[in-house]
Amino acid sequence: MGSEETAARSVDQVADALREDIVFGRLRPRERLIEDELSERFGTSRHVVRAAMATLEQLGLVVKRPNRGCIVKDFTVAEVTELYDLRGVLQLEVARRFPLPPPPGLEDELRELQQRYAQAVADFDFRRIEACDDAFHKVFFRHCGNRYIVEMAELLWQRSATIRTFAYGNREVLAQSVVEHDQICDAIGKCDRERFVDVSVKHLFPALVAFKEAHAGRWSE
Amino acid sequence: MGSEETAARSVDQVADALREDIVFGRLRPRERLIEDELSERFGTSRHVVRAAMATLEQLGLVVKRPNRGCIVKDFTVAEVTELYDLRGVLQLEVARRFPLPPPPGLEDELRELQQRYAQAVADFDFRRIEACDDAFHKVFFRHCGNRYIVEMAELLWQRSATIRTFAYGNREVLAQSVVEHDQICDAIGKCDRERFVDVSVKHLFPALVAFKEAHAGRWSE
DNA sequence: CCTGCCACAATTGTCAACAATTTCGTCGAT
DNA sequence: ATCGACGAAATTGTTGACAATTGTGGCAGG
Repeated sequence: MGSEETAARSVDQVADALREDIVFGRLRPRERLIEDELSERFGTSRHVVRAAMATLEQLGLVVKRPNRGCIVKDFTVAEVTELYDLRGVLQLEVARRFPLPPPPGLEDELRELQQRYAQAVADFDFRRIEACDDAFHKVFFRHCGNRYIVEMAELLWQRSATIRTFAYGNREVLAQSVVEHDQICDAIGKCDRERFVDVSVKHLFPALVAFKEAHAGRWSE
Repeated sequence: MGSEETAARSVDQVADALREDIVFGRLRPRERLIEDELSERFGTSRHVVRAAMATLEQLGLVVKRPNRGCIVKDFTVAEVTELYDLRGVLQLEVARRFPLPPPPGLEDELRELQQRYAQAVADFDFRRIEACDDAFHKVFFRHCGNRYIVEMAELLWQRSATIRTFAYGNREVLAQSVVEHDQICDAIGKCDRERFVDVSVKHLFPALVAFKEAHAGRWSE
């Protein structure tokens, strides 16, 4: 299966590899994570796998049931809706607190990230799309002036990683997100707070819509 | 040292005991948590202590430095201010979403909790004060209709546990908090959303003020 | 043929020992 | 006397093995 990293040693490396496997769909929702298998795959002991799973549980990517092991988190539509509801609340705060005009050089940095994002979308390269999107949004989180809001926003960003892939898989939605990133950059350039807040909050929800559509006809929720 | 529980077995029990020790000040900020000592104290192996510390780190009660062990989290004034800033944001959401009129029986439940809280304050019994305060506030969290807001509000509630003790230690502040709980109950009884929101958000901050006063003349922040 | 019980397999939870790292005291040189 | 290097003690990180729990298939009884 997927990525046979030569010999990851630390807990964080294992956790990160598993995080990638989950985010990019190599591990599917409800799939079991068996400690023995993983410890063999990563060439480490079960203990580090255990610790890594604790980390992933905190990130909300897996669910641990006592004495029954771990499975990849499978979101219901209700959960995702509530998750994005909260993300909206936080994004509103983040956007309201972003410094306008932005610190020197920040706008250029954003534009460059935006350009790389657009290129990644054009190439339809999931990994780069995810990386650029990640970097772009974390810029805003990190300038909100409150470390706990930063932490929460980044945590929820992680938790919604598997949901965003429903957007990454659709070229139309992706194209629209590039447009929205542009609009966000423009609003910053013009110091238009109102527009910036509006666009950056609304920018969250296409991914939610894509998820809901993908789950439209499911029996068991 | 404090509570010598006979034989705590699970990780959660150890984590909870340590949580209590930290919240009630038996373990002071910056104090080291040494795995060997704790494993001996709890009569368990170092692994469960390790896992418990991971839990506590997630709750934000301890800080783990690689290869250098754990210390009890020592908040700076800036951190506490930001923490309460975010708690304010969330409490606003929680209060806005609380169902008014409340579900049948809930008002009575709150009144009873409130009464027990008042009694605990009158007895100046820290443990009961903390327990009642905890139960009272979690009622609101759990009725906001969004499980992620619940989770985050409870997480921040835990994180601010050591800060609240600065309020618990002051009889005037405590008396005021009883009054505020009453006002909250009244606002609910009258279905006065505006007042309910206002009081329940403002209710957070006396603890912050108490903390700031206690740290007023400190050299190293 | 279906239902409940029992033994076996798969998997997680726990423990004690070993290796690697950091911390702290001591000694010697300047 | 102060500073830096060295070495021992303290502490964390990692490993393999064992115990406890849960899931599963077969078998007897209705």
